[in-house]
Amino acid sequence: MLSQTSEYALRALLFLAEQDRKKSTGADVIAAAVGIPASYLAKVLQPLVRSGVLHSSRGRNGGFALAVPPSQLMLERIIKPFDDNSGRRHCLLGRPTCSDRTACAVHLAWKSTGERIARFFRTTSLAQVRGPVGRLTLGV
Amino acid sequence: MLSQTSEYALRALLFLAEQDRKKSTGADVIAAAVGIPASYLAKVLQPLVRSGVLHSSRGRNGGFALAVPPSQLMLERIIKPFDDNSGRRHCLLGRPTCSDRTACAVHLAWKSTGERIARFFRTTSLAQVRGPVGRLTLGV
DNA sequence: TGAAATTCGGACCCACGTATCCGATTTCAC
DNA sequence: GTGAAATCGGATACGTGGGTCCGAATTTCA
Repeated sequence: MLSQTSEYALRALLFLAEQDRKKSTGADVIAAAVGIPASYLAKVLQPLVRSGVLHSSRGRNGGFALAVPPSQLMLERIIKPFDDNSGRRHCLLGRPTCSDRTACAVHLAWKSTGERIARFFRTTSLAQVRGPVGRLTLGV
Repeated sequence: MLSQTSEYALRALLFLAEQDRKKSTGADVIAAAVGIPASYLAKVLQPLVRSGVLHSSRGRNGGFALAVPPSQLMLERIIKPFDDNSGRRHCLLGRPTCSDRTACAVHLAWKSTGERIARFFRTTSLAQVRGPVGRLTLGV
């Protein structure tokens, strides 16, 4: 459903949403907490810094922090740099252009389900996502 | 959403559903019709022969044909040999086990959407999928 | 001012899905 | 029967995402 990299990004930000936004959290701390190879995490978070979702600070006590309140941060914005097949997810047959006018064979049947998926990522915020589980149950 | 291979399988079977089920259609004919590399198509359809969805005949005038009426052939059965992450699609964070009892962080928020996707593939038949478009508009 | 901590960015490696090719095997037509 | 046509099945190449590593740049603390 999501690429491995998007999954990592989502898990990392879920963790960051629980931390104090004033302080930045080191990459190794995040990696250990959510079960991501530490050497890979920097590569994952970097695009999110560029897109303005995260704020990163260098030097001692540096690290990453959310640049946006979790209640205003939609999931779509988190996964966009990685799964930017957002245009591809809407057509089951993977056609670049597939609309009501230029429909593929399965367009009509798939339409409502595809729209529902898109709506989920577009309208669900990081803050809404935290389930009733007390302690976050992330991957593994 | 679907792997490339699943996509190919779906397109090929959509084409076969339009053909006479009594006759078998050559792999090269199918490949040309739906825009799949001919040399790859055999490898794609082979697992579906083994799983009983297709019937293949060798020799002159051989080829592939549906072994199941399109109205009874659910999409899930077509993509299962390729995307058997059916167990992975239900959990956004990719946890192998993720149920109401052992929920991941996003379980509650994702649940209804994930179930809807699963239901689509489980209950939609090949026959239902053909849209109002007269001539099948497949890939490309 | 220097040393330590930390991100940044690129070079590199690996696995797997995708794709190609070719010989072996089977079947039909004559 | 014999030969042509076709699938089958495995060996092999390719490309991209996933993952590691290391040096450069930057900031803080002593």
